[in-house]
Amino acid sequence: MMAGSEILEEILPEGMAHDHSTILRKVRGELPTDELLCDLADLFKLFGDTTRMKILFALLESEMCVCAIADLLGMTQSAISHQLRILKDANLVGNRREGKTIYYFLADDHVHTILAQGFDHLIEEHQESEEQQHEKDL
Amino acid sequence: MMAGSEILEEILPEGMAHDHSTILRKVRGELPTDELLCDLADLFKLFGDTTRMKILFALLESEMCVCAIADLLGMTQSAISHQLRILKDANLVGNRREGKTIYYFLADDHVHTILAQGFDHLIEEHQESEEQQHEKDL
DNA sequence: TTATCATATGAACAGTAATTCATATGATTG
DNA sequence: CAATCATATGAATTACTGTTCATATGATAA
Repeated sequence: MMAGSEILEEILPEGMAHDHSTILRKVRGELPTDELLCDLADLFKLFGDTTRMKILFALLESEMCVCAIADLLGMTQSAISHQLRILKDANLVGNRREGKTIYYFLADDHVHTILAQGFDHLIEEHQESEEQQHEKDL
Repeated sequence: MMAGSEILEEILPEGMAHDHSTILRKVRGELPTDELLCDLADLFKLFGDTTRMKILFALLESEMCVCAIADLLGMTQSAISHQLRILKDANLVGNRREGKTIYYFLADDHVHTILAQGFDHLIEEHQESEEQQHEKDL
C-alpha cells in the first residue's frame, strides 16, 4: 500500500501529486478546439455589456435608427454607433439606409433565443433564492 | 408642407431632428428594467472569457479538481482558482471536498443549454459564410 | 454649392478584468 | 506537532474595453 503510492509518485510527472491522467484523457478527447472555444467566448462577450444588451432588447421590439437608440438609452450617438459597429461586425445586427438615417435591426433569431435562455436562467435562479429565503422563514 | 415641418421642429425637443417619439414610446414600454438587463449582461459576461469557457466545457464532461483543470488548460492553479471562484459566486458551478482535493462541477442544466445555444449560432453562421463562399465560386 | 442632419471613426482616457506572485488556509500523513 | 499537498486569496501588473471628444463622411435640402 505504501510501497504502491511510492511507485505511483515515481511514475507521475514531477510537480503533480495525485493522479488525474484518466479524467484528463477523457476530457481532452471531448473538448472542442481552442479556436471554437475562443469564438464562443467572443460571441458571449458581445452579450456581456449592458449597453449592447439594451440595444439588442430594443431591436427585439422594432428596428431603430441610431439617434433613437441613443435617445432611448440616454447616451451619446457616438457611443451607440461604436457599439452598433461591434454588433454588426459580429453579424448580430444588420442595417439599411433610408435617406440620411440608418436603421438597425436584429440579424437573426438566434439573438432572441440566446437572450431568452439567459433570461430563463436568471428567473430560475431568482426563484431558487426566494425558495431558500422561504426555508429560512419557517 | 414646408410650414408643417417648421411646426414639427418647434414641437420637437431641441437637438433632436427627426421624430422617433412613436417608436420610443413603444420600445420604452416593452424594455425590461435596467437591473434585469444588467444582471443578464453580467451572466453572459461569465461566458465571455476563454478560460472560463474552457473550464465550463471541461466540467460538462466530468467533475474535476482544481489542479486537473489547471493541468488540462496548461495554466496556473492560482489563475484557475480565481476563475472558479467567479463561476461559483455566480452559481454556475458548485464544489465538494474529498480529503485535500476539491472537486468542481456544473451547478445546473442551464449552463449546458446556454452553451449549446451559442454553439448553434456559431455553426449556422459558419454554414452561412460557407454558402456565401460557394456562391462566389459559381 | 453650401449648410445641415444622421452617422461613422480615430485617438485619448478611464475603468475593468485576467494573470502572476507571494502567501495563507485547511486537511492529511508521518 | 511538523511537513506536505491541494486550494484560496490579496496585491500588483498588464491588457483590454467602453466612453468621450473632435472630426470625417455621406446624404439631403435650400
